[in-house]
Amino acid sequence: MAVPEKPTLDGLEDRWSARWEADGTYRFDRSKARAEIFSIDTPPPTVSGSLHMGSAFGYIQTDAIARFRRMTGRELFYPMGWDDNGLPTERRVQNYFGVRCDPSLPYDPAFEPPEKPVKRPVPISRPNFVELCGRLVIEDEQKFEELWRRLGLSVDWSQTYTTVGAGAQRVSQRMFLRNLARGEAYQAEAPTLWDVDFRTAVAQAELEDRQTPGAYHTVRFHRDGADPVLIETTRPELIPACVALVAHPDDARHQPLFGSSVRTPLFGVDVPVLAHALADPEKGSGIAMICTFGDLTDVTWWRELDLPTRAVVEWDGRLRHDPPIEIAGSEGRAAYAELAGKTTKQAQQQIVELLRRSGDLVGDPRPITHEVKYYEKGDRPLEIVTTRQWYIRNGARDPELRERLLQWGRALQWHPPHMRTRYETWVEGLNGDWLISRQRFFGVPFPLWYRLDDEGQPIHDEPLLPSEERLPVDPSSDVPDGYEPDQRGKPGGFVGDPDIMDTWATSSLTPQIACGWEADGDLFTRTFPMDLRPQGPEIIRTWLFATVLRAGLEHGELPWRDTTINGWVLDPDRKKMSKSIGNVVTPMPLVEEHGPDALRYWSLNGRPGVDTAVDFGQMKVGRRLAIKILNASKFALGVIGEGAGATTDARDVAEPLDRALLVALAATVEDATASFGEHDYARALERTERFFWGFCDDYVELVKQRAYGARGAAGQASARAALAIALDVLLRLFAPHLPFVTEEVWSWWREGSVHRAPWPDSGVLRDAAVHAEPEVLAVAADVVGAVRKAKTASKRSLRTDAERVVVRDRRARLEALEAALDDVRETARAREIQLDEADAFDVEVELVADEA
RNA sequence: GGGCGGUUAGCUCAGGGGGAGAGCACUUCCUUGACGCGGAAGGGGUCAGAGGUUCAAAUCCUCUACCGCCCACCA
Repeated sequence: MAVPEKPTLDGLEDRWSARWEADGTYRFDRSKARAEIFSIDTPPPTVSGSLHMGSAFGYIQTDAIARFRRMTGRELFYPMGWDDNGLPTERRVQNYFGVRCDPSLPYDPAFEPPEKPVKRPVPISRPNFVELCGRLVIEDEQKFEELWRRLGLSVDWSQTYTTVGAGAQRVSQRMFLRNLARGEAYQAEAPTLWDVDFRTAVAQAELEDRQTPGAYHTVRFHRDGADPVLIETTRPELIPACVALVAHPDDARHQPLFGSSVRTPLFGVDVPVLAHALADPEKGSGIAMICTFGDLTDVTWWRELDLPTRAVVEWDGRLRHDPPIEIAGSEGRAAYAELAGKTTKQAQQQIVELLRRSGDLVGDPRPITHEVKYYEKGDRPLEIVTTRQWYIRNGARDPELRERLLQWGRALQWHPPHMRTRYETWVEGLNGDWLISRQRFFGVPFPLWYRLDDEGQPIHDEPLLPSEERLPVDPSSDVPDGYEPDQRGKPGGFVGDPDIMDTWATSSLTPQIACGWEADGDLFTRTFPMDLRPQGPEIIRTWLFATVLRAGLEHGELPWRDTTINGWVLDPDRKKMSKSIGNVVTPMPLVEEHGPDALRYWSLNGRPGVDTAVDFGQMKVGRRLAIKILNASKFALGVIGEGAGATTDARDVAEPLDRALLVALAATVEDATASFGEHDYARALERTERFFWGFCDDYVELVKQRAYGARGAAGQASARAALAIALDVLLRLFAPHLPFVTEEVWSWWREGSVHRAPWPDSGVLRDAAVHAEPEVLAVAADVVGAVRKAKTASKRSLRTDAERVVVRDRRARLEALEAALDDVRETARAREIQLDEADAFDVEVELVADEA
C-alpha cells in the first residue's frame, strides 16, 4: 500500500478492527507450549449496567501489556468474560419483562413474557427467569464488545465466556462439590447479615459502612428495691429482643450488678447483667444491652456468653407478630402488640412513645450520626437474622489456612507492591467464613437436593448430590438420582436447595472457567496457573481474595503469578465519579470525539496503580501525537524513497550523526523494554514519546537536506537507512500504546501486522552503531536549537539565513559537532560556522539583514 | 481507632541523594517544500511544614498538617 496524499486518523478504527478480526491477528494458537504462552485472567465486567470509564482505563492498560508480550514472542491467551450473574441483572429483568421469579414453580419450556408491561408481575420458574436474564444480557454484551473493539483491545473474541453460561455453572458447581467433599463448604444455621429489601443474606465482603443518622436513647432497666440501671441504645425497638446487659469486668461502677438480673422496660423480662471485656466503659453509660441481634458485637456476646436467642426482626425487616415467649405479662404483651408487624424504623418511633408514657425514657433521644453497615447495593441498614446458609472456609476460623492465605499473598507479585497490604488487612480482619448462599434467582444454583422426612421437612444433614458428570444441574427442575419428578415436595420425596451462589463464588473461578478446568485438560496445562491478573483496587477483598482462596483449596497453588492493580478514575476535578453527583464520564463519546488512540494515550499516561483524573487535555495531546506519527512517517517514507522496505540494513548507516541516532534509539528500546518488563506501560510510553519528539524536532530536521541527496549518494544512503530503521523501531515501540495509527503506517510499507512484528532488539542497533559518538547528535541539536532560538527572539522566520554562527564549547563537544557540521550548517541556514573552544556552551548568531 | 498512598509550576502529573522537569493553559513569534487537527521560543515553583542524617536532601529518617483510600466489635 502506498503512502496516502493526506494521512488522517479518520476511519482507522473501523478499518483496522475489521481487518484484525478477518486476519485473526489476536487469535490464540493453542498449539504453543506453556512457556511460550502468556495468559491473562481478564476481569469479566458486569454487563448489566453502563460502561464505566474505570473499566476502559484498566482494560487499556492491560491491553498495552498484552500487546508488548505478544510482540516479544509470547502467544497471548487473552479471553474476555461477561459477568452477567447477579442482582443488577435480576432487577432489570423484572422491570423489563414484567416477571418475578418463584423457584417453587416448574419450568415452562413454552413460556413467553407478556407483550406489554403488566401491573402484576407474572410469576415464573427459576429456569425461565434465568432464560430471560440471558436474553437481556446478550444486548449488553454486544455493546461492551463493540466498545472494547473500538478501544483496540487485542482479546481473542472467539474466547468469551459468561458467568451464568453452562460452562461457568459446571465449573462453579463442580468446585462447590469438591469443597463440600473436603469439608471446606458447610451449611449452618446462624445469625446472618441480612438485607431486608433484597431478602437475602449478605457476605462480609459486600458490606459497606455508611454515615447514618440515629439517636441515643437513655432507657431505664428496673431492679427490685434499687435504682434503675440506665443504658444507652440507638436501637430501642430491640428491647423486646434483649437477652442481657453487659459491662466491662473491671468497671467498678457496674461490678456490684454482675450476677444479678434486671427487668426490661415495657416488657418486664428478667435479663442477667454480665461481664465481658468487649464492653467499653467509655461508651454511653458503660453498660450495654445485648439483643439478638442488633449488631455483630451482639453476635459475639451471644456466642461467647452462651445467651439465649430472642429474635424479633423477621426476614422482611418487620417485627414478628407474636412476642417472644419470655414476654409473658399482659402489659408486656400489650406493649409488644403495638410494635408487631412494623418495620424497625416504625417500631422505633412507636417504642419511644411507649417508653415516654411509661416513664422509662430519660430525657429526649439525642440525635447522632454514626457508621452503620449496609449491603453495598442496598438502601436500608442490614439486620441480623438467623438463617440456614452455606459457607466456605476462608481462614477466619482456621489459623493454619489463614497463614497459608497470607503466604500466597506474599508469593504473588503485586504491581504496585503496596497493594498487597490491602489483601493482608482483609485476610487478617476476616471475622467469619465466607457466606456463599443467596436467596436470589439469577445465578448458579447449589447442585443438591434434600430428602423430605415423613412430615415433608427437609433433612439438611445428608444432601443428595449429583455426580460431576451430570453438571450443571438446576435442582429446581432436575431430579436427584433414584427419584421421580412427582416425588418433588412430597413427604418421603425430595426438594431442591432453593438458593443460588454468591456472584463471587463463580467469579472467583475465572481462571478455571477460562482455562478449561476439568473440561479441556490440554488447554488447562497450557494456560494455568495464569501469568497475570489485572484488576481494580476495590475488588481485592472480593475477586482477588476469593480467587486465591479457591485455587489454593483446589490446586494448592496461586492461580496467577502477577497481579496489576490499576488506579481509580476520578472526574476532571479529581472528585470521585458518582451517579448521584452526576459527574460520571462514559468512554464511548470520548472515543467518538478524540479517537481510540487518544483515549488510550490518556489511559496509558496514568501510572500503574495511581488514581487518575479524566483529562481531555491529555486526550488531545494523544491525538496530536497520533497525527504527528502519521505526518512524520509520511515525510520519512517520502525521503527514504521507493522500495524503502529493503533498506533497513543498519550497516548502511555510516555518518556519525546517523550512528548517534541509533545509539539513542537503542537506549530508548532498552528503557521501554525494561519498563514493560515491570508492567510499566506508562514509563515505556514516556520514554518512547520523548525520543520520538526529539527525532522529529532535531534529527529529521538535521538530515533533511542530506536525505534529499544534497551531499551525494553515500550520505544520502546513510540518512535514508537511519530514517527507515528509526521509523520501523518507533512504530513497534508505539504499537502497544497506539495500535491503530501504528498499524496504519506499518501498512504503508511493511508486510503483515505491526502487532505480530517482533519487539525491537536494541542489540542490533548497538552493533550497527559501534564506535558511534552519541554526543554528535546532542551537540548538533543544541546548536540548531540555539539558532532557532535566536531567530525566534528576533522575530524572524526560521527560514532566515544566518550570516555567521559562532559556537563556543569544550573541545570534545566541538569535535563531535564537526562530524555533523554540514548537516548543522544546512539546517541552521548558516553561511559560516565558527568553532571556538571555551569552558561553557554558547552560540552567537548573526542573521542576515531583514529585507523589510 | 489501626493502616496504605499522596502533597512538586495556574491545572494534570513525572522525577526520587549532586543541575527543579513534561504536557496543558498563558505570552510572543513563524502561514517552513511532513505536519495550522501545525511549528518555534518565552515567563512561571520556599518540591506542604518542622527537625534530623549527609560534604550535599524535592529525593533518606522522624514528627506535624492536610487530601484520598483500605480496614475495624459503630451500646
